[in-house]
Formats: sequence, C-alpha cells, structure tokens
Amino acid sequence: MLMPELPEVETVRLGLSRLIIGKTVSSVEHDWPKSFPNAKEDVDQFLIGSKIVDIRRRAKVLILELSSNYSLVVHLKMTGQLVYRGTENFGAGHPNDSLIGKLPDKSTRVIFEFSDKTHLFFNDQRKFGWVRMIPTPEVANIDFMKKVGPEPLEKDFTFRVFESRLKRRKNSTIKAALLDQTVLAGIGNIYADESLWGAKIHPATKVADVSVSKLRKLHQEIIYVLNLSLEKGGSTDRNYVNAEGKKGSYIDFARVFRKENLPCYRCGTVIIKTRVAGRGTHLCPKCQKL
DNA sequence: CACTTGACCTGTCCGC
DNA sequence: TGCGGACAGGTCAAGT
Repeated sequence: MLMPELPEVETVRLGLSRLIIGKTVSSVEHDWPKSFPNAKEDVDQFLIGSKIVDIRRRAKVLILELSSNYSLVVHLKMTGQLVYRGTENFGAGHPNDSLIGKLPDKSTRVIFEFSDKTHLFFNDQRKFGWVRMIPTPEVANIDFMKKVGPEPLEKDFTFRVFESRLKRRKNSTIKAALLDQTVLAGIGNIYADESLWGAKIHPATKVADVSVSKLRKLHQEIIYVLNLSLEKGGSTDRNYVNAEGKKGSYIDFARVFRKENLPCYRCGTVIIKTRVAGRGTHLCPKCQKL
C-alpha cells in the first residue's frame, strides 16, 4: 500500500497547486458514500460552479479551498491518490514512472470535472480515505485539527517543543509516540523507522527511557528525513503517486524501511523486521539496542 | 487521562 | 491451481 505521510501529501499539494488552482468545478461523480459523504444539495450549491482558490496542508490532510467559502478536505489514509489528467492525456496509457493507467479505473471513488474538460480523480483501493466538503471557517474546528501537533518542517518545531509534546506519551514506546499525530504532525510508519534508525534508538524504547542527547538527535533526524523525502518527491512503496500519477523516489534512499535481511548501512549487521506499536518495524539490532 | 486493540477495506503473498 | 489467513498501516472508537 502506500502510506502517504507528510512528504507525500506535501508533494501532492505542490503538484495540485500548479495544476488546478483557478479551475472551476463543473461536475462531480462518486460511487462510494464514505469516500465523499456530502449531500447532493450542498454539492450543487457550494461545489459545482466554484473555483479552486488555494490548496493547503495540515499534517496528512489536504485542504482545497473553494471560492464558495467551502473547502474540499481530503485524507488519503493508506491508498488514496489524487491524480489530475488534462485533456491531452485523458485515458492515457502507462508511462514508465507511473503506476496509473487509464482513468477512471476500478479504484476510482470520485471524479471531479473542471469547466475546461480536464479531471481530478480520487482513487482509493481500500476505501479508508475520504473527501468531504466543509465550510472553510469550520476546517480548523474539526476534532483532528484541534488536537494535531506541530508541523515538523516549520521553524517553530524546536527541540523544546518536541520534548514538551512527548511528555504526554512518556509511558508508551517512542515509535507509538512518533506515530501519534497529537505529538507531532505528519509522521507515519516509514519516517518513524527511518528517523529512529538515524538516532540509533530502538523503536520499543519507552519515551521516558530515551536520553536527552538521543532525543536531540531524533529531533534532527525527523527534520532531515522529511526534508530529504520531500526533495525526492516522497516514497512510493506500493502505490503512492503524485498529482501527475508519478512515483516518488525516497524509498531508494531509505536506510531501514523494507531493508530486512539486508546489511545495516552503518555497521553491516542484518536489519530485522519486527512488530512495535502494532506496526511492521524495521531496525538494526546492533545500532538500536533496547 | 494514558494506553492498547479492533474496525474500517481490498489486494497480494505465502504455505499447504 | 485454489484457498485460507496473515499482512499492508492512518485514524478513530471502544475497551482496559
């Protein structure tokens, strides 16, 4: 599956910003209620005929602001994709750097058509993701937005802030804490494993047992791996693609994620895969001791 | 309140 | 080849 985390969602945001800002929605089709739950009368009133005026991101959530003062709020969860197709390549085949062929396909849940006859497809194999319309001023009031932690790539994500947010999870494992979106925003399974390897911390270490020096290193590693991945257009593990349907390349630079049975880049010890916080977890048993 | 587990889904892979 | 079960892992609800 995919696992869109902060760098993947930000890559989609950048692509969509370039491709669809200023376009007017002319129609929408959807076949799975949970993928797009809004009532038809709201769609007709606040979506059809509205322009996309801005695209923002908070944590792993995308916010497509409409001229109607509503927003399309999108969570890709594990297998969601937002792919734009212009008229010139509508229904196009399968470029080498893409995972997507003709659209719509069997995982297409929502199709937005713009007034210039181009389309935005929301694909989601496992149907965990969703798109929903919310009045723009209310976006900040949804529960998730009120509870979500700081953005790790913003300047205000200092070590002090990180340390203070971790206090709420001092009895859980450091991996569970990194995955907790109320501690900090945007980390998922890939970047949790990658940053813990970088800081030489065993993922099952209790937060309270991680030394201050290792926490400092972890804070730096989180920022480092997220920036590196953003530079590489995110990670395509199985089916993440950007707004043009293209893959990201961070996975080629990954140091532990999906590296089980391969030598550790630092010490050559064989990387193992285990389970921590209910997730598949990759680590070097020599560099990352409990 | 802190923390863990199960549910939500579909597709793939592995062992028999 | 077919088939059952484990696994993939973001978030929320429900349970301890």
